[in-house]
Amino acid sequence: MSENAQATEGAAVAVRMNWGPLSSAVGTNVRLLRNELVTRIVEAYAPFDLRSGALSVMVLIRGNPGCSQSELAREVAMDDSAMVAIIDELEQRGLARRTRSTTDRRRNSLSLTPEGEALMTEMVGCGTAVERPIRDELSAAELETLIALLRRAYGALMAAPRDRA
Amino acid sequence: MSENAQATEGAAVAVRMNWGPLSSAVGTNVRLLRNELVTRIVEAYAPFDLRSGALSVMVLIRGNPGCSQSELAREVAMDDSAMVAIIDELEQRGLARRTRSTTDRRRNSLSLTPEGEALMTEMVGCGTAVERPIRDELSAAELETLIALLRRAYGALMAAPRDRA
DNA sequence: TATTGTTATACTCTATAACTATA
DNA sequence: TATAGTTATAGAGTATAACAATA
Repeated sequence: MSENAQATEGAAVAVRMNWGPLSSAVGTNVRLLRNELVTRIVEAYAPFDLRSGALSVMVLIRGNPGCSQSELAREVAMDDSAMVAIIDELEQRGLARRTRSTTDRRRNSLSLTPEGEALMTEMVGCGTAVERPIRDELSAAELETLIALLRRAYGALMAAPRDRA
Repeated sequence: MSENAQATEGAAVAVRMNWGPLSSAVGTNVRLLRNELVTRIVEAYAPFDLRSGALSVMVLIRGNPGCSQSELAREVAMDDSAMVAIIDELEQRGLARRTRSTTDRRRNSLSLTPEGEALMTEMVGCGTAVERPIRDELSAAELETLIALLRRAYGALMAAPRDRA
């Protein structure tokens, strides 16, 4: 069940280097995992030909009907100006719509088209497939624990003031 | 100890949006936490005026004496060409040295200078301070669990083949 | 006066290709 | 033939500033 499972698939994964004092840092371990995930996610989403944040945005529009571009930008921690390009793309592809809000005419009230909903569902499936090895490795309880701890860590960070000088 | 701690520090953190099917995805939660961590890390490291990967590289050189640039690049998942700029900077700042390997004259055998070791230690301290809110929120056992689960998830991903077509 | 959306711009990161010197 | 290091270059992502419309 163990015996060098890495070597079975082409180039053996090199033995990890020594990360010294960073080996038990949250940031290091989160970053390594995130980097490997995005590499695979980018690969999995390549056929859809959408830029990186597009799926998150579609999911958020779907889950928060009528939300604005600023709200989306805040949630995914990107600039308003960067969000414009993503919404442009989604709109041009017929996946989302901008509707002027009647109560606040500055806002674009965003929604998904049926095509957008369908594509979103398909892409979410691809994303889940990428995480498959993780879900195979961890028990259901462990996976739940991991998610819960990640959320608490994130919450703790967000609740803490950002300056320290 | 609770009672709306967010509101104390300027702009209250908005209520999180609904992430729908992505709310329990590993990738989403890892990404949100990682993004907030890097924002704060970049801020904390700004006074040192080194590019983003420099600390990781210093720590790895320190923990793996005589390692090569390629080995470092593989470990942090960046291109060899990108590593050149980092090592250039560290060398010009007197924080690291390149020494031609005698056994394989293609390799640069890397090492930290005493100045590099000192700066590394100082920066590691700053990085730890950034994670402080997390370590305050989680018990020692929970922190240990989080790190262990992140490592297992990463290991599972690395052991899995990357193509799937 | 502040906020939403927008454009333009610059800057950083990353990715690719080509080259050299070694192996 | 393959690998380590290097350079140059192009692309994507991100950040900043300015602006118009609206609150």
